[in-house]
Amino acid sequence: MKDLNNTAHKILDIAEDYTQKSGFNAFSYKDIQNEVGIKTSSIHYYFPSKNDLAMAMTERFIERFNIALKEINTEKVSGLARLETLCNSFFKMITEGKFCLCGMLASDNHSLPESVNNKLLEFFELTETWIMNAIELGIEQREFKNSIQAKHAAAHFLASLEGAMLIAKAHKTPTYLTGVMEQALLHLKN
Amino acid sequence: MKDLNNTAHKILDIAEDYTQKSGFNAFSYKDIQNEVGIKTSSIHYYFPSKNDLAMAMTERFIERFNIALKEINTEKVSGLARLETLCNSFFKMITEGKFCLCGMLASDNHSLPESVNNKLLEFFELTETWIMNAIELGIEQREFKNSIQAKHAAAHFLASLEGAMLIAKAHKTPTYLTGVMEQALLHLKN
DNA sequence: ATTATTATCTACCTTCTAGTAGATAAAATA
DNA sequence: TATTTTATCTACTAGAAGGTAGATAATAAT
Repeated sequence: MKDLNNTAHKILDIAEDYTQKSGFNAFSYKDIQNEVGIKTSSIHYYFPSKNDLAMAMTERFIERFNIALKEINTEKVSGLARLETLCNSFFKMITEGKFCLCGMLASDNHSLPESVNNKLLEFFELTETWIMNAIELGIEQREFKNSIQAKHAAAHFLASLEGAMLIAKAHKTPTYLTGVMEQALLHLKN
Repeated sequence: MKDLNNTAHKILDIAEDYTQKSGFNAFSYKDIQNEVGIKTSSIHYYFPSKNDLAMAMTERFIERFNIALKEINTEKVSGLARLETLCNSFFKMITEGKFCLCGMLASDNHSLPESVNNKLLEFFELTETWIMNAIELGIEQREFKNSIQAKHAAAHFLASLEGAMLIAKAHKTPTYLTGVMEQALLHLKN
């Protein structure tokens, strides 16, 4: 991952932006060329095939996302506050016209290699586990109902967020997302 | 809608299948040619542009979906049973390797005209209202908690289903979906 | 019987896409 | 100093995509 230089990172930045806004098949090497200022052939030098680009982009995203989750854990000591912070980051994404990168790739699934799909699974499992831990913490702290089965509730919570983002995309306003997020948190609260 | 002949319907059948399985940009007129047995130029005769095809496909889907929802209402008189039936139809979709057509189109959003997006909104609102009515019925019948705010709960319910399907696509097994569906129903139950 | 419509075909066009080959210059290494 | 590696370029290819033009045959309407 860290063996990527500035140019490679810039390429990934643009690819990531396009993917989150419109999908992995919505841009070409030419689009990147126009934005980075190097020719498509030079982009092939860094990422020989578009699948290589997909893989590098996904790996970098997950690595950063994982760090961000850990940072939330050091900053917020309450389960509820942790989940709220996660929700806020999703909300911010939508206001920027973006979708969860891995959610988008999951829907572009068919045109991506198995290796990328495995990374997506890694992302969903990682995030679900993090949510589960936040819920367990919230239960201990009596913020959340102790009747909750943290593992199942976490899967439901994540699915709600991803689905709400999808529907919010059509609505073109982030308010839909806020409504669902509030509802998801309400289900957990005591 | 009903001014479509057999060939037009066959074209839409194939387009719908491709879209649900892989997305609207994952197939070309040539793919349809191979499956229907008429040349791409003849497909253009029915649907001059791919946007026209998208619109016709979406309209037909929503019309049929609406009928299916009404049928559930005549067959099932309990709110819970209605929601379970809806969940089952989503489950069936996933076992067939398909995604909700409108959910998929929502993620392909960027390459579709505004008119199709408006149809998607129609779909989400239609479905959400149907779910809301089922929840209200369930509350009256004391199957569901009467503390529930049907409108918000319906948005949450639909978002969970769409999101669970997205994540289930990556998992490549429908069990993920079942877990989330159970959890979504559990939140409503008394 | 003539005309218009429907449904199909062949042949073509333009643009885009991912990817390759090979030249070149600068920078790092031996 | 000589060589190798890095990073970029120009120029190209093969294929696919969406779409158009115009011919043709069958069917329906006047």
